Amino acid sequence: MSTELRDLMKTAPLHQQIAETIRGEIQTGSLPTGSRLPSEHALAQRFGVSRGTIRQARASLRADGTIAGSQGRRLAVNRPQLTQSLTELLSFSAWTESLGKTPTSIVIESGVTGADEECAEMLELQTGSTVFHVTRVRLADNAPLMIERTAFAPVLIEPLSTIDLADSSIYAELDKHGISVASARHLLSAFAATKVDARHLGLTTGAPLLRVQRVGYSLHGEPLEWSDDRYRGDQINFGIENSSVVSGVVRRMSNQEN
Amino acid sequence: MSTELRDLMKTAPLHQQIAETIRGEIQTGSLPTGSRLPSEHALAQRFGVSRGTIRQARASLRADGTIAGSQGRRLAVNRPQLTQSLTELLSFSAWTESLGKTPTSIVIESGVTGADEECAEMLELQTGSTVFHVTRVRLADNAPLMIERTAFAPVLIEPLSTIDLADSSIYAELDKHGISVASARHLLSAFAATKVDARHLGLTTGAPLLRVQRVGYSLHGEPLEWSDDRYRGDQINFGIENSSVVSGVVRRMSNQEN
DNA sequence: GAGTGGTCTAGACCACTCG
DNA sequence: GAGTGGTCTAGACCACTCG
Repeated sequence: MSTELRDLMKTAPLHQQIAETIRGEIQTGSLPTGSRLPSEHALAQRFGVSRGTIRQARASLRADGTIAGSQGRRLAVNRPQLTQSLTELLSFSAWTESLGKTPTSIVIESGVTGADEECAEMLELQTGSTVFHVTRVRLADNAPLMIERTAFAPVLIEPLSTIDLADSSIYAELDKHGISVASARHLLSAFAATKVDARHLGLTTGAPLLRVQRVGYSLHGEPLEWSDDRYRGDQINFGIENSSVVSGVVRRMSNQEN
Repeated sequence: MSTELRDLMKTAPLHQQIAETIRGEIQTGSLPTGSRLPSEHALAQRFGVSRGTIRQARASLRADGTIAGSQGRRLAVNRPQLTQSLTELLSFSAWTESLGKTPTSIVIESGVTGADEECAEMLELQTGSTVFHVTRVRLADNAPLMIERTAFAPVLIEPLSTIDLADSSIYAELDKHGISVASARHLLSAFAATKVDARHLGLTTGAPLLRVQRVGYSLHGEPLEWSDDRYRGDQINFGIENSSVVSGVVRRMSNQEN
């Protein structure tokens, strides 16, 4: 029944605590990469729980790629993964801070405008609908890394009007209003810097930029924001980790034919 | 006990069949985006299985982001996702074919060479170890899309020597030898075309390319291949889908400082 | 053939949501 | 307070792996 464990940390469910414990053992090296995990039976005895609970814990470790295996064989510990929370991926501020650098912004332009065709399609609005538009240069330790052009859905105009766009994380501020981006779609491509891009990023026109176009959605699937972010190609890259189990990435051809 | 279902397709486990059935209903629109799924109890009755089996089916639908929800509320159907299997992501041939186009290759160079420092590190070898190197231009319907420089681990030299590199999918061929890439790491960046890149892709020097550096690993975590793929920036982009649950993507800064 | 993970059941209790 | 999903148990059978 594992009363000891249950008493220690009452909040989290058992299977989650067990998953965390195993994750910890992998991180400290007691379970090195390539080694095999104890059997489900052994783990069930060790933690004093049923096999079902162990399987739940292992499901979460499999889902994030920490372990892998197949029927009849003991599960193996994988290489450590490089993953980042969605918040860090979306928020330049959160990401920069997680690297120990100071994020700043220069607001080039902001205000309410009518949505152009592309923006309207992405935000699932009528062309010309009122959106809140912001163009910012984002810097880490005062070095310009990215230029960001974002349009926010009409429902966000009200809360956004009270935010200081220059130095705060928009996501952190929206969070306080109970609004958060639960999922997103990103489109990565290579792009030649325009004159404007180049000037703001300290590059020459035509320099290669990594372009990330993205739509952020609420928990209910409503589009909240549409953004065109252009990163200095010489400074930023994106890492993607896939296993044959989990794969959320797609290579696509641009639609300039047929 | 659901003998009908079990008899219909004996191979796949019940929970997988149920997940597929629900996926189908979402795709055909009987369960539209935003609608709520029937309760676990109702589904258990409908399919004649226990609640545990339904929960297994739903776990797989949650894992790939098809549905989402929280305790006490009925689960909601998400927007359709764009995902691609790892095979399609790795294999230019498989991907091109899935788009109804004909993949071809022009082999620029191939043969056994010594691994340079970067290659050796990626494949976890000693610098100078013998690897099999291939440089190919990849075309879809005769249009050049990508130039690919791949180094294969020593264990693959033997099987690769029998393959016709010009027109076959290396992955499909290796599969026949029982070798497959089970997971991979990708690094995406923007890159200015070199003179060589430009000539082979029909671009001007300095044109923006989408560069994908990747390492492919076997099921046991051994590196099998290291590749530097450069896509025409005007033709190819990568789509990434994330939810706050699953996220395998990371933004990184290049390591040209401290 | 022993061990192991994959599947499935039937039932219990709890926390949360909703009207 | 009824409905719903989250957690957990105890036990069963099966397919696969390994020596």
